[in-house]
Amino acid sequence: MPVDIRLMRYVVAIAEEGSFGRAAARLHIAQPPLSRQVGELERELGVRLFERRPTRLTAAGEAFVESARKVIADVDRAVARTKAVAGGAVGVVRVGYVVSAAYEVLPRLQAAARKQAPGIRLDVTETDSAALAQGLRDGRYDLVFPAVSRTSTD
Amino acid sequence: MPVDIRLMRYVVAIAEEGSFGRAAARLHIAQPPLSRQVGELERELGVRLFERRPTRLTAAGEAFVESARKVIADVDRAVARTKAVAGGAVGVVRVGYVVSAAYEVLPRLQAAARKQAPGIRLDVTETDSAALAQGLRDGRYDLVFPAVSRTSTD
DNA sequence: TAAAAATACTCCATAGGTATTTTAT
DNA sequence: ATAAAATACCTATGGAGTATTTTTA
Repeated sequence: MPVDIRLMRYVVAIAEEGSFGRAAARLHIAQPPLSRQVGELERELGVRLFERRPTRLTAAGEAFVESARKVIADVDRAVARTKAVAGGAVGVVRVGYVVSAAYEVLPRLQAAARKQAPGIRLDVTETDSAALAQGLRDGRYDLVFPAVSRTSTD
Repeated sequence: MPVDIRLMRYVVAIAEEGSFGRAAARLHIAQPPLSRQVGELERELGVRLFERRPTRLTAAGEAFVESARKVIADVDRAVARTKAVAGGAVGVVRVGYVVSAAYEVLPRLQAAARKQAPGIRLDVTETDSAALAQGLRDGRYDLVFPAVSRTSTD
């Protein structure tokens, strides 16, 4: 069984839900196949990723999840980038920002990008600062505007 | 059809072999399934990755291959890292080197690592300078010792 | 004893194989 | 004309479902 992205998504889901059953629901599959798939992955790796009852990541499992998040983000990025190139753009910058950046900072960025780099597409996503920090680490964003008490550019 | 690692390996193989038939042989599958899989991936992405007869990457295909190489390397790294953590190590450094480094440089690195960082495992691979350069770019190695005319540390 | 994961089995979706046709040089 | 990819059809591996048992908190 080659380690593929599907298995990585499964392990990440279990880690985030803290339960095989809830993860299965989120993944829209039944619990038994999920248990089996993860069990086979663990046999394949020769490493236990979770302790059971209660479900809890092992140290190795934490390492796997951290890597898996990055791989999943990279795959999504690969798809986005491929489509962008086909569409004539030469690159994509995935921008994350908090609401407070939506009225001043972001429009200025977009105007500048449109003028100075017409081949670059901006994929913008609004979320909170914690998600931005995690997303930046995971490679889900290329550029983030997290909360600041006051901008110094006024 | 979710974009998975298998498909990425297929596309990379075709790009490297410059031919569906030769790539199929290298992947140990027949040519028709390979053509079909790539065709379905192209439909899924809405993007042509190869021109046919002669087989040649499109611009979008090049972007995809570049991303795919990184993802594949990251998956391999994830597996290595997970096993290493399970084995009690806190990290792995994948070292590539040319034969000429095997007698002086590499043993010294290993001795130093054993003494100063017992939790770190070295995964060493011997190959040639060109492969080292490519591997470093692809993330297959963390540290390389390519050919040098003479070391300055003697 | 009750909730959650593991087994046992069944089914079917799809990755892969073989035979053949199409296409571009 | 010929070599390489596409198409058509078939097979079978393994991913997912249902029913049930095991585990431990």
